[in-house]
Amino acid sequence: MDKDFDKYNEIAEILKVLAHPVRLCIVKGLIENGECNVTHMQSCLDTPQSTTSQHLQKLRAAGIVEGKRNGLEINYRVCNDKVIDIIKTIFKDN
Amino acid sequence: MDKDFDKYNEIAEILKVLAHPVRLCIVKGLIENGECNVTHMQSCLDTPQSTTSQHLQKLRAAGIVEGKRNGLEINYRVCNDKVIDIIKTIFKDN
DNA sequence: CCTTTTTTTTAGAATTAGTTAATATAGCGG
DNA sequence: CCGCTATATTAACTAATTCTAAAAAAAAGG
Repeated sequence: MDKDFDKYNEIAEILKVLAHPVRLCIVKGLIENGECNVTHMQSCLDTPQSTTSQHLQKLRAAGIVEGKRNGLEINYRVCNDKVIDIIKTIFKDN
Repeated sequence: MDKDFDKYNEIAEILKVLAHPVRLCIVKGLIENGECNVTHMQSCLDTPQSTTSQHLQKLRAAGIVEGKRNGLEINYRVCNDKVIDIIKTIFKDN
């Protein structure tokens, strides 16, 4: 029954990354408002810049967001359709 | 923008509990096959009894599953519609 | 090349989560 | 009441996460 063990692991990894209030807020915000740079995110998040950046790194490493540099800024967006689907389900009736 | 801070926390708590391969397997199995007792779960899970029981306790504490005693056994089932919805979305196309 | 701005990386402390063996509890059949 | 089976709880240890401050890197402008 656990030949899907890798599958469970893979999904658990994604969920683990989503399972943090700040990262949830980042991902939900990006889905709803499109691209956003780090400085602007911070103004909504009330965490120090370094903390925000580390959350973004986790999201990047998990293949959930990606950033594109534009001059000094880096604009992030959600690049994972499954995650978009999951987040929409989670926040469906709020 | 973070007057929903409690909401993010609440959802993160649920996701944190789901974000473990063994617990994912338990929840998905319960959703697909209905009720199940602990001994039977273990036979599918390849973890010691105590480990399984502790995962179940986390799921119980989070309001995701509930158990009903039937003689010596305790039969668990998923009692959280939102979680059912999320899990179905996660495993949609597999 | 110096400075400023934006973002990332590193390092360390504090907290939280996961695993396991051992012990406890609950219900049943004699 | 005893022994048996199913499940839960505790205690101890290890591993992983989170947070923050400080330092580094990358791009732009003068």
